[in-house]
Amino acid sequence: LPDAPTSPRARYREQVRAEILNLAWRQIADAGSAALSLRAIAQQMGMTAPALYRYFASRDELLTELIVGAYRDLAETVEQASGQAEHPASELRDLARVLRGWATEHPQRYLLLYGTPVPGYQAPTEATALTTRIFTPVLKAFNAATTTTRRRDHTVTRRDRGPGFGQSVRFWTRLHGVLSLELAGHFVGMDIDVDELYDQETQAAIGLKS
Amino acid sequence: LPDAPTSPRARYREQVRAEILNLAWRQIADAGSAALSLRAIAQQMGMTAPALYRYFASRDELLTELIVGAYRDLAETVEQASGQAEHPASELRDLARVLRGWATEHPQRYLLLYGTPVPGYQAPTEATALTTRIFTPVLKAFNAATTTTRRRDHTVTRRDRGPGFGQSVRFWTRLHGVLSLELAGHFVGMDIDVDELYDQETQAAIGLKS
DNA sequence: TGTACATCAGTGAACGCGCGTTCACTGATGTAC
DNA sequence: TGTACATCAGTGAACGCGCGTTCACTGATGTAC
Repeated sequence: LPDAPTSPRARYREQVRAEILNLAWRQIADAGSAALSLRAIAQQMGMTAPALYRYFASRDELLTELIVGAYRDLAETVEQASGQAEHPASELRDLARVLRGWATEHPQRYLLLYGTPVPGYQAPTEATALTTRIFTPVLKAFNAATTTTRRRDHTVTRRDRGPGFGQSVRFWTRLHGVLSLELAGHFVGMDIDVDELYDQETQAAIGLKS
Repeated sequence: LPDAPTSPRARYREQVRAEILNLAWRQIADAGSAALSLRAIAQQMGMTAPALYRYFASRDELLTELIVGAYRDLAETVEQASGQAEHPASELRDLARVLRGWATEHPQRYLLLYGTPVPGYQAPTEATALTTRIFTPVLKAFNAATTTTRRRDHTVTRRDRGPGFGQSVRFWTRLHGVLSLELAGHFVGMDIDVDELYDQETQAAIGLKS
């Protein structure tokens, strides 16, 4: 992270930037990324819309900043939960729990990253690196779990991606399957215990053999 | 289905209605449901926008018709693949295959039903009945598979929902996990063989014990 | 078969809305001598 | 310490856009006698 800004002006600038991002998140939380509006943000700040162009070059740049910020936040959250447990299995349990916590805390943030893509919007190149960072702890844990058995795991990928890759992908798709349907409200009225469902899927995914 | 319309006027009416729905789908396929625009549809038909109000009361009603139509189409597709196979396992394989075919054929149609919900839009009551219809064949197959073992399956739901319910839900979430990430483009650049991944998940879900 | 009337698809103008973005500007804050 | 200048946050007016929806209307198609 860069040093904290020194001059009063720079500090003020950072503060206003933060408030813009904050209000932008509130809009997205309310009505999804399509509702992101510079004019509405300016209004809520008691400013006029053109003033925001001192802080962001365009609406798209603001959206990019939000997305990258969300990726970064998830990456940090996941990394913090990594390397804490004694066994790969309990580590994976921790990672799954932390992921669901992050997702349910701000549903629209999760959906912004993994939901229906914004039409016409091109993900920034930075995103792929962050995706890797998020994926790595899971991969490491499965790697550790599979190395002992000395088996190869290349069924799910065209080239060999090392042990644990296939299981990691399936771990991810299973958790995402439950999460995305939950966040989109598709379990409502079906009398499903999502906690229990998520736990079952976590356990089953941890037990995957290559 | 109601009888085919008799009078020329009624036939013409049906034809125009169909063309509107058709163009609406094309818009959604291009840029998602947010891009659905009455004015754009009218323009493509060489008509003025107010003329569409002869056929649909509002934009929302048109969207509802599209959603219900998609649900109905999926229900029919799934039902056609149901009751064909000899064993529950091969039946479930068929259902999974048919689902993926339907989803990949028109990605935005699948995402319209199971992707990030349209903010502020309330799903029609008809939708829940259709969701049940779509879910039933899977439930039946798991039901048939589990009845022989005489075991109860109520871990995933608060009340007992009969044998096979939990497995059916997990069958659904796993396939959706792969499908939604695939359709949203999240496997791009990861060198994943999605066919293989989907098959693996299908097989694993079929093997679920209660 | 021909006339009078009813139905109804589609038009054109208009309303009011919100959006992103540009541009020349004012006035306050910071900097250099 | 005081003055002259540079920097820069924010304004206000405007542009051009597309949207859903309403309303009084025209003119063609269908129906009843």
